[in-house]
Amino acid sequence: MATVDDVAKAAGVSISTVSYALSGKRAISHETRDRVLKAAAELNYQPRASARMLAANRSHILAVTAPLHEDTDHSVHMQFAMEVTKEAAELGYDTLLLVHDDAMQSMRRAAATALADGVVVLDVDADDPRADLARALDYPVVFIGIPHDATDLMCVDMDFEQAARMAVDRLADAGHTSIGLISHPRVTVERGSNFPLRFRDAFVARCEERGLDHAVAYPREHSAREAVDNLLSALPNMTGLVLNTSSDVAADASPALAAHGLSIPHDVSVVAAGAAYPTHRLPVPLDRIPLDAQASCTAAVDLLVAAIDRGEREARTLLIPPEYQDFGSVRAPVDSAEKAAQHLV
Amino acid sequence: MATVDDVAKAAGVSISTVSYALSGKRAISHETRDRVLKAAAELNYQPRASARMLAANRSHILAVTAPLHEDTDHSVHMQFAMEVTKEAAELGYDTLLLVHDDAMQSMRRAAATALADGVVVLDVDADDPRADLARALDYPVVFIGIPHDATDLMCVDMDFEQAARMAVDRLADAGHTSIGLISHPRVTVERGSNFPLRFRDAFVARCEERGLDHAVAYPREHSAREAVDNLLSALPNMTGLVLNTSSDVAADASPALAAHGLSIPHDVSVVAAGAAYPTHRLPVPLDRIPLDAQASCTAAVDLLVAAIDRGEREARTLLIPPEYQDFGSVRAPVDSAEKAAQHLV
DNA sequence: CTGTTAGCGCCTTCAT
DNA sequence: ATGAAGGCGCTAACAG
Repeated sequence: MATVDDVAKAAGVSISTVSYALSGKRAISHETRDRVLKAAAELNYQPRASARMLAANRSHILAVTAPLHEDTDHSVHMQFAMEVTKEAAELGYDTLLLVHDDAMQSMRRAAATALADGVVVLDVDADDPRADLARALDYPVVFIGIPHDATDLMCVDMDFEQAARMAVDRLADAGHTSIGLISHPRVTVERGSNFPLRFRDAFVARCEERGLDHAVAYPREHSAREAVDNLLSALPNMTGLVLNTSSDVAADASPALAAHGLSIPHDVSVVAAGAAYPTHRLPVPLDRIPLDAQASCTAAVDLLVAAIDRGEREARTLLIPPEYQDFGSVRAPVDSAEKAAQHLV
Repeated sequence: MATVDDVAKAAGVSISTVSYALSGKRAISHETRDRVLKAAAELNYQPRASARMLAANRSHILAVTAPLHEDTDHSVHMQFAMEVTKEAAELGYDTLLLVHDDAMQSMRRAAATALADGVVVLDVDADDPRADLARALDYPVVFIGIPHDATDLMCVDMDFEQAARMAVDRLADAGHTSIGLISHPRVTVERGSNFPLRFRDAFVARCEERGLDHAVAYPREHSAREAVDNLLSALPNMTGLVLNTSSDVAADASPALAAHGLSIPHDVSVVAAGAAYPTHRLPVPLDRIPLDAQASCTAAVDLLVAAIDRGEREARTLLIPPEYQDFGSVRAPVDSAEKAAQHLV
């Protein structure tokens, strides 16, 4: 374990020269700088993290709090945690996972002990207690997801409202007038998980704006069957279906419709919105408005690091605009096609 | 940000008394100890992590390296990362996620900078370069999974060989003589990912020991269709099926068999082995030999922390014994039942 | 049982 | 452009 002193001796300079040569925080002549770098490389010198933290009062560590509910979708969680870690690494930060039962406690501790320089909050509920904690802490925190009261907070998320409108509009523009939504499981929505609510409410609002028949169903047990049954009994003429749900339920939508003798896109047009999973390799590919973990996480970490490194702490909410991917699962409804044909005749 | 000095003054003692009162590393009279604790609580004192690390030469941080391949199953990954984090928290350690492209580099760095006190290695390949690195590092490392050459390493894993034998035996004992295995995708197996190989080879060996017809198929695109097709053309009389595969493929097994007019368990008996996901809530529940992330991770972290805290660094491989869960998907084959009936007559 | 003190290794201001 | 030196906050000998 080489230290600055070792490098200084080997290079024949003082330790401050070593420090500056490596950090580049002040001008050093090329000669000495090269000498220092060579010595450091030869000794395989790596500054001790703890000493650096203590002296610089900065840990170069970000904490990620991701509380785990029974209904948590691990694969989506992991995607976000990974993307945060990747972008953090890009900017010279390591990432600490805080997944204890007690998210508040561990977040408070990370701040109080200066273990982490900032916190990324995942899986945000509408009424998330971590929002108040963040306000109380005077410490850099960024939310991926938007709590109901986002005052004084830095938040980043996909624009789920816009995604919902986009999905509804796509179906409505194709001529559909009766549209169902398969949302997330009831427990998830009732817990107040923020984006299912935002999506659902925007879906309903848009349908009403455009005068469409609509209904919402909540899947159970990772299956779409019951949700499809419910939608079809509420909307016997349903020809449009929006999925804002998990991977397994989305994959089950086609079989569930088939059980009613309905096929995609012939009888029912489908859009998967806010989908963190691919939909183009399903037996029946589905149009998709992706939930781009990378976009959200990159923006969030950039914001957080700006707050840490440059003190840019102004509150703000950053909405990532959704994007529509066409895989052929939306068509004009058969009825209107027939009507159109009759018109022509 | 209160410091030891603040607490010492408030309690009217010296800083070492504060330190010892809080760490409990030497005897302190009840009176003074209470005084110190009260002062600390009032000032909301939390020792600065960096200072503690530097002085004690211990970070109380574990690193987790989890390289991410395209075929990585995120949800399983996350389960392991979580379980490691939980057990680490239990023992007073935080967990750093190392998911950069360059697993070697970041593992080396965590050790060289003393950022982490030890490393947990996930997603181990048979020929994993991190094995050599671990041997070279003289630093506590534990593998969850078993590389081909485990010399001088600490490894923990479920006993996949035993699980394979258990699955085969269950089917064979029920009277099945023609058994298929759906393994992991070909890329995963060819990369040398350790447990699919261990499972597959043990499956084949056991089938041969018991004189059973057998075949292995590798699923593609998260679907079981092609794999089932292949198995049935290799084994037209297949009545037993072992699944050592991902959640989505396992869920697709029943529909895929149905496409051939086969049902579970009437025509085909099925065992899902090494399954990190539940199988009893599938439309057709499946017998299961669970892959218990918690068991492996708890054992691994305990081992690692023993190595760090008590210097117990002897190499060893810990195999977690599998356990069979019966959900009714294994029955005697129809043929042999008929034959048995004829016998009786 | 308690206090004093010497580092842990690095960063950074001040001096040159 | 470089050196010298004072902390950062805590732990753990070493002394009583």
